[in-house]
Amino acid sequence: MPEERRGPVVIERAPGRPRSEDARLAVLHAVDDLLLEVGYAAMTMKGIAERAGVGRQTVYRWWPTKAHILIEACAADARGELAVTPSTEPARTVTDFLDALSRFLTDSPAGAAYRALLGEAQHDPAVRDLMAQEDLLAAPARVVLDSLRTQLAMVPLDDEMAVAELCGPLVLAALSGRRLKTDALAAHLVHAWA
Amino acid sequence: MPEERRGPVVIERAPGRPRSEDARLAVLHAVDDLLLEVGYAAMTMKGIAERAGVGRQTVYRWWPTKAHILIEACAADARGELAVTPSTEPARTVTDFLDALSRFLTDSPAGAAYRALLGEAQHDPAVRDLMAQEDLLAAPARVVLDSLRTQLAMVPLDDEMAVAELCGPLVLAALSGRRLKTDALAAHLVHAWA
Amino acid sequence: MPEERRGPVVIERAPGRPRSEDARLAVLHAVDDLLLEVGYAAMTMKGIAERAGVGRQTVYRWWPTKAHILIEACAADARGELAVTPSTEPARTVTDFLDALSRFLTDSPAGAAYRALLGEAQHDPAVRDLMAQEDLLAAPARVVLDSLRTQLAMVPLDDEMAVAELCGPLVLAALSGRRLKTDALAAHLVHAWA
Amino acid sequence: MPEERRGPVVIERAPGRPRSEDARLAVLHAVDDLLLEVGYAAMTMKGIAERAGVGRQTVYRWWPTKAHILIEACAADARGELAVTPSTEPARTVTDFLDALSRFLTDSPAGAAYRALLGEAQHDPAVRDLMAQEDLLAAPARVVLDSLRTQLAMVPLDDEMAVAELCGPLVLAALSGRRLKTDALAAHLVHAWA
DNA sequence: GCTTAAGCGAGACGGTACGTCTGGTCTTACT
DNA sequence: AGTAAGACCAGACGTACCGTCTCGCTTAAGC
Repeated sequence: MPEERRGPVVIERAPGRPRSEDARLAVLHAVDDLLLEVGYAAMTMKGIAERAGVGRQTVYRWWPTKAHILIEACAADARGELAVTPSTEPARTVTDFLDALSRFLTDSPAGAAYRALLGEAQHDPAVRDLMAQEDLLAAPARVVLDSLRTQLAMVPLDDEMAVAELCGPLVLAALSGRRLKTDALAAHLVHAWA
Repeated sequence: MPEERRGPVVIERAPGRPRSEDARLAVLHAVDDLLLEVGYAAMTMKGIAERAGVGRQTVYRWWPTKAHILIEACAADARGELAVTPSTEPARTVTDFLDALSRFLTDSPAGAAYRALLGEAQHDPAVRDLMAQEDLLAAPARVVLDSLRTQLAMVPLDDEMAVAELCGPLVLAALSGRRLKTDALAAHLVHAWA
Repeated sequence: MPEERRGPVVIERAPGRPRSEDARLAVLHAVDDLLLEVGYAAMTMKGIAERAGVGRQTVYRWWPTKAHILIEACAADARGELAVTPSTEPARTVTDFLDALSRFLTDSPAGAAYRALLGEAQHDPAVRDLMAQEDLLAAPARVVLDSLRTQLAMVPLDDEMAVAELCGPLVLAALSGRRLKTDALAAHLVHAWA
Repeated sequence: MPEERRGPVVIERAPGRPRSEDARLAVLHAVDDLLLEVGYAAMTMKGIAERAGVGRQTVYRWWPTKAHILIEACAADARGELAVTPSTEPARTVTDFLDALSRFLTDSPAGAAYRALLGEAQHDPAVRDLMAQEDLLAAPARVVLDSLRTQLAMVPLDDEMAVAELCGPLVLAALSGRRLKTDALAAHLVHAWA
């Protein structure tokens, strides 16, 4: 093949100065900070750039929207906070997950971002699509469900419905500024599905 | 003395020209229209005032925020769309309500406003309080629950939890741009609670 | 003629409640006060009405413009401050007048109002007409001129020109925020005219 | 070392995009036009920006006030219109200047702006300072005076007083909407000063 | 002594300019 | 070609004042 003339493994690389990973990280950290300090609504692209010590254009080069930055800044945190190790006791597995979910939604900065993004998604289709393809709740929820299915004789139940039943009540409560008792909720769910 | 005929009720009336109900209604209608035409995000106080043929100050005199106008513009619609007459069959009552809720959240303009407001509440405490005190979902949901309680031997269940379990799954699905099969969901709920 | 049936001198009087002189005076005093406290520019019709404890409409009923109120509020003061009693010494008469004029323009509240009105007249023809017909400087200046003419053999000199030569230098200086030595100026004028 | 070739003059240059001279000129031209079309009073910052096809912020970046724009827009015109070349005949020099001044004050757009600014200066100290430091009348007037002093044995006369005597009468007349016969005025002045 | 009519204080009305802010783009010099 | 900086146009923000209008009340004159 003529490829070998090129020499060994040439990394394809754009001409010009490469994008600065430093700038990208500075932005993500600035967003993290600002989310805590001023909240989602008061966060502006201008403010983010200034806080990060970065040009405004640079922010726009990497992310088209405030929402896109946030989703990237929070996805990792969210996955961490929602990961549960299945217990041998099905009800326990569910309770653990619901506890983690409740803390995430109510207390965690990442959860605050998630709630804000859920709101933003209601009037910005681009955010809605982004949230759908990066569904932060569904993935960890499915881990719980799979664990249950190996231990329980469960009623037929498609994943979408199950995720909604599992996460919906806590999400609605959190959005309304309330908390729920997770053990009672877990009991109901296991009872309904068994 | 004949004074006693008047009774103690003196209607207190502010001095000066009274507020114009016409102007108030014009704004509410303008908001209704704009919600359909341009959506929540693109709706501005300036645009509302212009569309209503009303001074900007007049809008601010009645409502402090876009959210406050919307909540007033939609509350009545919401109550109408979510009212269900309890059936003799408990599962049927639940399904009817879930159907209404699903249509409200997904198809109705009032529902779109509700979703937008839920988002707004996440970064504006004033809106959150307003939503909490005017809870559009809880009231109709409680009608369903009360009906169930007269027909079924239900597990102990506080209202807050019940409302969350009843509405939460559909709300989460709607916020994520999905729909659920309401009959399956109804079956699970009745099963869990009976 | 049948007119005599009406009887002698019938004061024509409009039906309804007569205008309140109290309100009128309250406005004039409010204007006086506000001119000192906040100055001409920061004085608004709304502020005047509130300060006078009077309805906004009442102000507009008596005067069409802020300028009209001011001219009425200051004309009397101005006439008083600019009145000079001719001396037997022509140069003295002129100096006395110029001193009064200088104090009026630079130190007196009425003078500040006059300067402001002179400015307003530049972009409001109504004010210009008002100022022309109520010329506050010309009348006292003419007293000085008439006195001079009886004592001196003066060059032919129409009043308009004389008033301009007499008052113009001080006015220009005052508008520019400067003062002039009035005795030197008086000497020049007497020299020029004799 | 070869550094000395560069010389010590380092042009200090702000970072970022430089201010656009195009925008600045567009504003000045818009102000010129608007002054003729709608006059000083009806000219608004908003209107200027729109007419210039320029952002509102850009206008505020260059000038803090409508008055500042106008003074810059008119200063050049004023200097041109008031420049006189001294004649060999002193009275002629004065008459020429007074003619130019009269035309400027009464007929020229720049003069209209000057009159408006003189008014504005009466209630805005910032404008007063600006007018004082950019005194449009004094500079050309001094040219006339200097010429006279070389040709005539003049009475002792400080510049401030001379400028006031020279320009004051015409200014007062113009502010009151009148004109004066400049030749008579010139005769008086020369007579007074010689 | 009732009616009529205008004036009164108060304050809401539709407009519109204010000066500030952010959004998203563009133009610099530097790396 | 990417970067920090910052100016660019556009337009919404909430406030202030404009001059007008609508309230309920008061004050006169005329019937």
